[in-house]
Amino acid sequence: MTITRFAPSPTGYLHIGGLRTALFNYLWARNQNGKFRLRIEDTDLKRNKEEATKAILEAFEWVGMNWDDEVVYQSERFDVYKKYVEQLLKEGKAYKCYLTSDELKEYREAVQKGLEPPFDIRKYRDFEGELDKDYVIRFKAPLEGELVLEDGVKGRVTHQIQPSDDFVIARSSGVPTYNFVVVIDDHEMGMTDIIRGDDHLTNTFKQMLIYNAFGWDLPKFYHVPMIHNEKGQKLSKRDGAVNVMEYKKDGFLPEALLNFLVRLGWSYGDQEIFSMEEMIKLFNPNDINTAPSKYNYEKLLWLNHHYIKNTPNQKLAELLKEDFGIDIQNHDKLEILLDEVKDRSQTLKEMAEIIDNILTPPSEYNEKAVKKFIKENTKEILAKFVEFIKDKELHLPTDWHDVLMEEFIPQQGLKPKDIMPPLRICMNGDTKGIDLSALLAILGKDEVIKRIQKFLS
RNA sequence: GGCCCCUUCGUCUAGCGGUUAGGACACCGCCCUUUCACGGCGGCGACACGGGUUCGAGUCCCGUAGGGGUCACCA
Repeated sequence: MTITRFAPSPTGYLHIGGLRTALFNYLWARNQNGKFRLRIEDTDLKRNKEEATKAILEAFEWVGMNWDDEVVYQSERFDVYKKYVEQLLKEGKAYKCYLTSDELKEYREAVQKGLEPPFDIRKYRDFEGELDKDYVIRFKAPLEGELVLEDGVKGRVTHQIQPSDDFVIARSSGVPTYNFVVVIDDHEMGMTDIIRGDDHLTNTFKQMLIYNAFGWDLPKFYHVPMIHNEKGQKLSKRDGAVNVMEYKKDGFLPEALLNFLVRLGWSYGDQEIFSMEEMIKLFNPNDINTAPSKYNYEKLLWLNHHYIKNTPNQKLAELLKEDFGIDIQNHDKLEILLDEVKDRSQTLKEMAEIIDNILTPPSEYNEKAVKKFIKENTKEILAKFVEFIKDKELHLPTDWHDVLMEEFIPQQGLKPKDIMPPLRICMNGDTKGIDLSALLAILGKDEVIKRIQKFLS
């Protein structure tokens, strides 16, 4: 059975790069009728936040990605890791390293500047006996050789073993490190396919060494290229709206966000729109691209607009109430209103603003519009119109359309622009907006008259 | 700097030795329309560069350039 996972560290919210990785793993597991599991990588107790874990799970809930089995917390598994560290120690596959943190700092700085290392990091590799000072435990990698990874995305990638492959597997506090526990957990959780960002590519070789040391089978790896920011760099928390839950606040639909993300680095011919069912059916990690992609907000907006237009009005009304405090669920012209507003909103937030603008009487009138359309006889015409409709039954947009176009305008010898733009100004303060007949129908005759009279006074 | 990865329109991408290099977003124009949108039609616009291999290269190989990732007692 195919088992995949998403394994975030709870240092903050879930960001969209992580969500895409999770989505790929989720889709592949569902495609294969396998399992998709969640693991919280909280071995670094200093940085671990309970709140962050909650936020991550909340984001999963919002987008509707459900996971299988219990969530695994690494912080609850220290005993397990300890056992494996001791095993390696006993088998001579790991060793105590007494290098001080100052020495290591010096080493690190030199290496990152591109200088020759000041000493051999493997100094204590063959050291016999014990020293009475703090130590970390390092993995004893082979001294030379080549590792070959058959990556599902990148193809064959090779790595020459180097001194730094003697990496720390347990801190002086005894807490094991990432590259070690990942292997233990992935193995014990039965992972068969690991889809993750290609920033992990170098980690993978360290992890392969651990798999080898325990004699475990390697899962299939897929290293997916990063999502880049505008500057072409790895997306980071400084890059604006990367928190998944921000999208909810901004009025995005989760299906739009997922559809957007699945097309970053993956495609199926020319198809742009994918329902969750289609994604599950069509997704295959072998089809993931090799090149990084850039985040394209305009396309997300387009997709969101598409999904808004295809969402039932009752559902939209629900979301508008929950997320934006716009309560129109019991409005008698709900369908007309939302049909009109949907076409001109890319987000729920925009919908909320437009609806609010329609339903709230104008507090001011656009100066330019007034100057252009309100002539000396306009007020007279509007007053006549009020009289004209006073005793009529007007409900649907077609009623309003007819009373204007078939009756009032021809009978008064007017042109449409003598009355229609002014009516808009009376209703909403401006000449732009939804279809006028629809607008009048939504507001209803009493409100229409009220707003005209307000303007006249 | 070492190691590794990457390179088709501005952006997301199709392409898997022979294509007028296709689609989508954005942008521009036209049509529809009593406004604004929606929608329809059309336009602009790309194989980083240089060598090979081949009858033939966006597709294969090698360089160059550019970009990115990574080198922690973080994950």
